[in-house]
Amino acid sequence: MLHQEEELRFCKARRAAIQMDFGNLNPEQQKAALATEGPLLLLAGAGSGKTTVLIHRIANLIKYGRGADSDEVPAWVTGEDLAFLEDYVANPAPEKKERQEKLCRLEPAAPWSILAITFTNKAAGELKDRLERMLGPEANDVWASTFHSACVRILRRDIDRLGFERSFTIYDTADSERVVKDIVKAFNLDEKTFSARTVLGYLSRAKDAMLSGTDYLEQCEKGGDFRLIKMAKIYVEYERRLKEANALDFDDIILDTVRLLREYEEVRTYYQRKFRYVLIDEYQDTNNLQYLLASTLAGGYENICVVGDDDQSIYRFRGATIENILSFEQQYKGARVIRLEQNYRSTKNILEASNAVIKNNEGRKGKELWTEHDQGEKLQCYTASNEHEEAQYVAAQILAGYSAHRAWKDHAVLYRMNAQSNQLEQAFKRNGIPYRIIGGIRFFDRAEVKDMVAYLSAVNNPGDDLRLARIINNPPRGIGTTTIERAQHIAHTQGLSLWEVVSRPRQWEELSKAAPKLGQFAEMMDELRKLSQEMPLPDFYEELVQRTGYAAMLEQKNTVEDRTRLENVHEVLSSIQSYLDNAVEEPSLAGFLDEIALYTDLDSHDPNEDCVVMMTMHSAKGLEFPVVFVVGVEEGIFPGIRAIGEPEEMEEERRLCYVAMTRAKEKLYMTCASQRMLFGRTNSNRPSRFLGEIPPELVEKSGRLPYGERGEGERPARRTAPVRRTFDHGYSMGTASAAPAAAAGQRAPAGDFKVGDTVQHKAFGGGLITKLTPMGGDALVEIAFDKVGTKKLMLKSAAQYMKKG
DNA sequence: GTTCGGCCCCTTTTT
DNA sequence: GGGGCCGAAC
Repeated sequence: MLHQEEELRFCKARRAAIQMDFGNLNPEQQKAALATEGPLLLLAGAGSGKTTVLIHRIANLIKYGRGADSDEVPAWVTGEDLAFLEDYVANPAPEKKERQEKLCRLEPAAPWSILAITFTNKAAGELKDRLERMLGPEANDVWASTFHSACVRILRRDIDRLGFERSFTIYDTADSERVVKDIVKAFNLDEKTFSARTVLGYLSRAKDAMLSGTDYLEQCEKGGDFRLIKMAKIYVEYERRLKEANALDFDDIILDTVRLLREYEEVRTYYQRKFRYVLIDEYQDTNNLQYLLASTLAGGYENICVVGDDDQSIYRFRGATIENILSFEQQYKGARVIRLEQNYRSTKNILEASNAVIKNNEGRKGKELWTEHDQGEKLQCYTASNEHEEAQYVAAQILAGYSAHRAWKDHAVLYRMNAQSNQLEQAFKRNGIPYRIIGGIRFFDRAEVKDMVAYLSAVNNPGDDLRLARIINNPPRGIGTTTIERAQHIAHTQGLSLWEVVSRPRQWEELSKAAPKLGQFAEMMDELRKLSQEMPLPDFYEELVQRTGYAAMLEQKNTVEDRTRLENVHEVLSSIQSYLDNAVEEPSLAGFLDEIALYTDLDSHDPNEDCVVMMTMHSAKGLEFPVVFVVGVEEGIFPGIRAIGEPEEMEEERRLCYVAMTRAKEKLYMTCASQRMLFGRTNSNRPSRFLGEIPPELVEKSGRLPYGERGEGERPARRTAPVRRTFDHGYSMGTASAAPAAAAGQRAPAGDFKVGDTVQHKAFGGGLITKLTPMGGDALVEIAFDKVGTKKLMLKSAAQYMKKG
């Protein structure tokens, strides 16, 4: 036994000794790795080494438990131990390590008692890999996963309590949309006011508020809003159908887990005891449900560590609330807060530029990243005349980089929306640049792959009406829409699943004509189900491809597309194989289906493959590249048209810009085009306000018409200029409220045009103003020109080239 | 029942 | 520019 004074010394030495294991971390990072007990808010700026901290923190938990964060001294510690440890701190040596570790250990955490939630499966995988390298195979027992996969794991164990079968199916967004569309049709509602996306948005919000269909209906009926009541009725029916199909959508996965934990004490207690330490990454992107889930799971020990950066919150549109991170300290009184503000990723110029942009946001906790890195190169801002040229510029810069010393994979191109990738792709193809697109149409979104997955789902879960309907006549088996509709009708009215009807067609008059064909189909499915029990998954899959006649159908058609489709169908086998190779638990068909349901394209990205990577700015979160191109930095695109005039949306766009810029380590390009064809329409966009927010001294401008210069000039004969290249590029006008009048001062007033005016435009000739939408300090005019058709122009810039009459 | 062509719509970001 | 949906033709 030690005296009190000795105990204090022991704890101090213990902490110091443990800390020495983390000597490669900076002091703040060390604090974060060692503050194991109680609630902790870790505000980690972009590139501040957050993942490294998380890994070391987990390593610390497993190795030393709460040794670094406790004033408890085990009774067996002797004075000699104390002396040893103090000596170790002063003179560490390898041969002392073993005893040091033994002395510093205080209830080390079992790997399975640590829950680490990350944003993507890929991040979870990386976490595991790095842990494994550090700690060996036991690291595999750490629960490192996304919210969704963790919840699925929990639900597979106990969802039967909520009245679902454990073999439940996961519906992806497309599936959910299908269900909603069917309901809207069945209810005879207008498909525009009740578009699947809109409806699902409402359902999602209702679920986030933990409202069931009936709860929501009740609430809407009180409000008396006709449209909302319909919405709630759709929800009730949607809920019913998914239950019937034994299916859960993405929101349900979280919601039902929260329900399960709340309603069943044994389940709750089980997990609360199990998870001694809970870590949540990307906390700024969690929604209310995820917050509830996290705090419930951590409710036992309250050792909850959340990591996030309010400036990088970019998922508001899907219910993420920055409030979670802003109010963490209120939720958990006595929570510790640690800020990581040193950036290890980017050059000074990149960092200063990013800081300057994000500073324009109001609702932030406020922080300024700094770095010890050099100033680095200036940002390159290029203005192209159109999206074509923009893409060519990017390609040329990459080629130049490659022939200098860079690898292809050092370059990333980031855009606001997937639709922008097309031109870039073509430019890369033309120039022989290897590239890879992340996102967009995922492998598992391809029709033929979905078909195969639908077969597998239908085999796995006979109640899955949606998937069954998809494949029942695919390949064609002479089971037409009339038959299917009849069967669905019977199923609905009698409370049966579609399968139950289809497999016993003779019970119903209406189906007698189709009965033989249905019978054949049902027989095939029964056989497949039997085979799925008996055969290894890969063999079974091949059998399925053959027996369903799907392969035969494609082989027979044998067009170029069908060959690709067939390849894709076979390619599913590789996914199955890689699932088997990596499966943590006993592999099964159900397990495979889970994995692909929660799989994103990003997860498949192999950072070692030497390719230029293209993706949306959203997908780029958490990644870094030596050279980054942010393209399409134009008003109306980035920030998107929907954000203009909406302060909150605008702040989110700005955060997205911050995220995009801070991906770059060495070199950052930002490009815009004065004209852009998007969705089959040509628009003229001014350079984004975000460009205007970057201090000019950090930037090198280039391009045919560098932004910030006047296009008209005194020399009309810039040879490259097409007639229409006469639009305004005074980007100061981009700033929403302040500048428009000033910038427009020196030119024709934009004032007195209105809808119905006929105008004469220098380039486009005569036309009629059909629409005028105020926008920022400017307005979007739609003019139906006599000769060149309807065009959308920004009024301020158009005004100088046209007059009334 | 199936297939094909045209029309119409829509265009943010994702687990 | 592209995908989904509908109606018409085979």
